[in-house]
Amino acid sequence: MITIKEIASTLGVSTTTVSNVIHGKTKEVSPQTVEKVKDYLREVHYVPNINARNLAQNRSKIIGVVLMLYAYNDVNIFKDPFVSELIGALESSISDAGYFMMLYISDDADQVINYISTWNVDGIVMFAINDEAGLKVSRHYKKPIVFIDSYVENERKSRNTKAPFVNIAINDEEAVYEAVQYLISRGHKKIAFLSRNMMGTDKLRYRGYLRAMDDAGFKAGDEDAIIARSNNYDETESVYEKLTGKASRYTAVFCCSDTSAVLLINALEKKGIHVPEDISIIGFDDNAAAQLSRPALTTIRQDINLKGKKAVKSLLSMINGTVFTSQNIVLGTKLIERGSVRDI
Amino acid sequence: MITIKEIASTLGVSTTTVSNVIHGKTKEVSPQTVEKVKDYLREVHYVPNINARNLAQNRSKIIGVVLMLYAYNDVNIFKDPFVSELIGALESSISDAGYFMMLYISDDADQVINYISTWNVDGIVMFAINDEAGLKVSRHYKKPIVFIDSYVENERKSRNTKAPFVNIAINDEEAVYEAVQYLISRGHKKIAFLSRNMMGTDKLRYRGYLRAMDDAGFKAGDEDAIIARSNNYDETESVYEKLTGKASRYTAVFCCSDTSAVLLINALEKKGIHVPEDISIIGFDDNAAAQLSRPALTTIRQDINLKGKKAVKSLLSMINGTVFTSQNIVLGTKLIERGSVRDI
DNA sequence: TTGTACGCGTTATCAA
DNA sequence: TTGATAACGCGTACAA
Repeated sequence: MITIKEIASTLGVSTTTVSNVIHGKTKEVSPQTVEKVKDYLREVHYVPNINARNLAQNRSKIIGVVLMLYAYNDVNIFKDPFVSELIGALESSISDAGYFMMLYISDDADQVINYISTWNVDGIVMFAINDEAGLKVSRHYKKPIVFIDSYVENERKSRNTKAPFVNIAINDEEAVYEAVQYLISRGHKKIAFLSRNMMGTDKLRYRGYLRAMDDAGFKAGDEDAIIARSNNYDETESVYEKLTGKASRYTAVFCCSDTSAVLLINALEKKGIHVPEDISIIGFDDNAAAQLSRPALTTIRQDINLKGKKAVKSLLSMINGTVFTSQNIVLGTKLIERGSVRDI
Repeated sequence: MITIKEIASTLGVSTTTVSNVIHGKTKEVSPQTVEKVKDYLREVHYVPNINARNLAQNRSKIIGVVLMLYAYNDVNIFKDPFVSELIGALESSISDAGYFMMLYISDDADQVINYISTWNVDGIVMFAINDEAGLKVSRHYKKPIVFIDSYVENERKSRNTKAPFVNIAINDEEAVYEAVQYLISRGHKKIAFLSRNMMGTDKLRYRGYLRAMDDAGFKAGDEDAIIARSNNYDETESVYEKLTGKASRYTAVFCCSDTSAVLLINALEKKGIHVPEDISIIGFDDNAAAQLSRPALTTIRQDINLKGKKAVKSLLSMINGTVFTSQNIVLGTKLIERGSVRDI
């Protein structure tokens, strides 16, 4: 790797001059030297050493994308289409802005804090399902943070946090409220709620479900109604098989993700229970599987790409000094009617 | 951020001593000082500045994961389950080894070379569908490279390359040969080949298809037989719709991915053409969609997780100085019989 | 056993 | 308009 110092000496100028040319501070340098240096830089394919630059400027040009997931143990989380698509959106926004994306996955707040400070990361995007962990990180990090789908309560945030932050989310509770209302309007009364756990977004969505059922005067399933407690994609099939028994006591099931909806449909079909003839299903996300499922899924669409783009945009404006009072950005959702719900 | 220098001065020792303790070179330090320093390090939560460390040691602890994809323009490549799962496998192997993963996506070899040298990345894993681009990078990079599914021909590689490298792949040609033979053994004679393009693995797979058809004395589709030329996941549906016409002239279709198989099945079903009654379909990968598809997909299973793990393992042993003569590692595949193929 | 001093590549300050 | 020179934080050869 060729260095500024080498260039300076072979060109008979100082490192300062070379550096100035590199950074376009050309009004402080004579046109001839500018040309001379520029030509030579191109000739030798000069590439700055970013470590040295970061050291001198006390920054990193790295945006850390941190995934802190509940019970992340040996599961390939990228099998989750939601996570994958989000990462993809983040990557493109980050590199478009001239930053670099470093991915870090851990469910241990201390490890995350460690990572952040070693690399002197300029900002982080955190996808943290566990509020406590997210809070702990934000207490120890003085630079900008964007949370995605992390429902740390507002007061606690502002009280305990050193850094500016924003939280990007969708109107989870309201979206589910409307979805359940939709089912009710179609004549359903016995409606189940299917989630993978009761943390983060799922908790909020459960509230929406509860409220809709309450408002209609129907009996809601309790927190243990239908939960597919499995983070292992390889054993999901058996998990869902067991759920079919519970599910068939209802006329409709709201599912917290399209993935779980499709898994449930498949398990049901294997037992001869047909969707939507015997039971109606509604999903969440509107990912590729929703369109390809048979029947095609009626589901709630959220714009994952937008989520990622907004996250990076907010982060960058914080990095660039636009002061933020900590805020929540709430994105909309939309019910997409397809073929998995029928009137009864 | 607290520095070694500060620690040294408040403790009344030299930076060397602190550094030695940090690196466990304790036999050169008295037990008391070791304890004193260790305690203090813990107390102040010392975290090394990795930029400074890298600068001093001329390394980075970064493994670059580089995605160079044919016609990558504004497409969220993470929607491809193959890519996502691979990234996930790479991430966990990399962080297990104490390295950090930096993701870089570009189809421009010069940009990639630039990226690699600015960050002084210790090694790269390249998923490059375009041979030329991969070659160009390897010519300019003197550190270890692992290619995944990049079928740069061997001779050219060893002649033009400065760095040690390994290529990790599966027996694409053979796998498809067997799959087509399987279709033939089930009575099929008019068999089509469906791919997204004719680059990289698809090219090899096409060879396997051709050979199997030739050996059986059947007429193969030409290179333009059935190709779903679309990298945009949002317009795929219409692309596949157009393909149904071609496809229905065959009794079986070999598809280069489960994703394309499922898309095709859906498009066919919409036109009232049933799988496997009217036409048999065979996929590739055995991802989640294969099991959930109806009918469940008969497909060729490859172990993506293993691919990722082997890639990182090879890379690390190169980084750690185990000298490699450039080599190919070929992983096996397995035909999984499900319900999308019938006898005729 | 401990400490001094220099180098890593870059940027920034200040003087010439 | 240009150029020394210090500083960033760490590792290490060498000296004490």
